[in-house]
Amino acid sequence: MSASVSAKEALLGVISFSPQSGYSIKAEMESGGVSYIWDLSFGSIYPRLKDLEREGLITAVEVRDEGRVRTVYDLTHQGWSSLRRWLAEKPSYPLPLRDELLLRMLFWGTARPDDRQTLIGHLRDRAAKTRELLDRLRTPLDENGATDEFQGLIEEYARMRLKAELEWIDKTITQLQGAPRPPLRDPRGIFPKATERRHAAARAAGKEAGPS
Amino acid sequence: MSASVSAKEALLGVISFSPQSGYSIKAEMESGGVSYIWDLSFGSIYPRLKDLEREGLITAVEVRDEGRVRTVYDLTHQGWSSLRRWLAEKPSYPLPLRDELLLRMLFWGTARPDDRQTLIGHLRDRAAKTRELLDRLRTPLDENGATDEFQGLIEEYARMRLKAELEWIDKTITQLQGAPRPPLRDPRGIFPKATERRHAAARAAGKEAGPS
DNA sequence: TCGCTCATGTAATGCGTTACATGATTGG
DNA sequence: CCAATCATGTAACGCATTACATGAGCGA
Repeated sequence: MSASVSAKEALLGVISFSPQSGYSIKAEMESGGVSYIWDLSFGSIYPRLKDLEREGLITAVEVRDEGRVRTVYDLTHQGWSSLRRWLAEKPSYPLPLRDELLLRMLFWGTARPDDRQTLIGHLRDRAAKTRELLDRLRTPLDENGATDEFQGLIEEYARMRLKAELEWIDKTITQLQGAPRPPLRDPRGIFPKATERRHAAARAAGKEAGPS
Repeated sequence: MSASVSAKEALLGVISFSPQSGYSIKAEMESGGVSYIWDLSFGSIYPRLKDLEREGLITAVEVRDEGRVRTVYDLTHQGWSSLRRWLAEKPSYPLPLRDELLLRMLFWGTARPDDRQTLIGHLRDRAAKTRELLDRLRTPLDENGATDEFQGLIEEYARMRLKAELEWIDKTITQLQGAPRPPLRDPRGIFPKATERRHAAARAAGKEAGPS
């Protein structure tokens, strides 16, 4: 139902800010406002730009700028309408928490029940990186960076999200430093069973290896 | 540096909860606790399970359960250790806001400056889906669902995130219903320039088409 | 018996990353 | 002059999705 994003839309969008080369698009993806929301590697940027040019959505101009030569792309009329149409399309709902740390945490109780320290380490690393991002958000690297009303709202969202995450991490670490707590709900006893299954698998493997 | 997730880890994790078939794994991915964090289609589940079996990380047992035949997988000792090792690996930091709605919003000012209503529609749709999720989180579909300490912490995180998102959407819609605001920062005047570029492209295209 | 859910699978396809290759320019 | 940055590109590869195919039980 709802449409997804291919690299092309992101490229059109970034170029809509100002005419740009593939190289500078990559820079924006790494440190500009887009960097919080999307990313692309050179391996997709350059071929996709060629595609967009062939499709007539952007035009290329070779620019000799202080010795250096860059290929600067700008939107054509078709490019602008294409971007406009895409913006109107219903965005697809994202996996709300797609996150490797949370995925690991989800399985922690079955596979690493007693090792709470490693998880605390993961959480601390996460908090450090998140704090970095928050700082960057407060004092953007790029003093030429522009922010319109919409981007301002997004920045507000980002600040809120990141701060909330830090608070949650704090509370979580505090709890993890305390004593392990029993399951909140376990009608079928799967958690004790998991422990048992793990032990059984270990015994079976030990037996198979045979007594040395 | 930090390792990423392939389907295999997620599969090992889900099986760690209890021995399962490919079909029931898919069900968990769609409505269980994992559904907030990860997803997989049949197209990856079945082939990956075969791989894991060949690698000796899981074992398959044909189960005749009330007429129906299912292939139930469980972790081997090697599967458990493999899962254990993966949990210890440092998770990679995710794009903090990877989100199609936010990506569109980022470009709104350059390409759809005056159409605030469509964006409000996007935001309302988002809020509706998010409210659904929040409800599901409060009253899980699966009455047999189990929640251990770690999963409880994740649920807390999810609740916090979703509630915060709803609040932000409310505030944002309110602001968008008001008058447009000028850019917060625009040292190089890129936003007025973008409007001008868009108009110029339209004029050029009109001219090219020729006067009718 | 007809359609739905359960259940498993495969082939084509899409899409993006990684790794590699190349070369000009600039600053120390 | 040498290393880093600017700048553009391509080929191989990984990995997951989509679409398709198949078949057995179940409930009306």
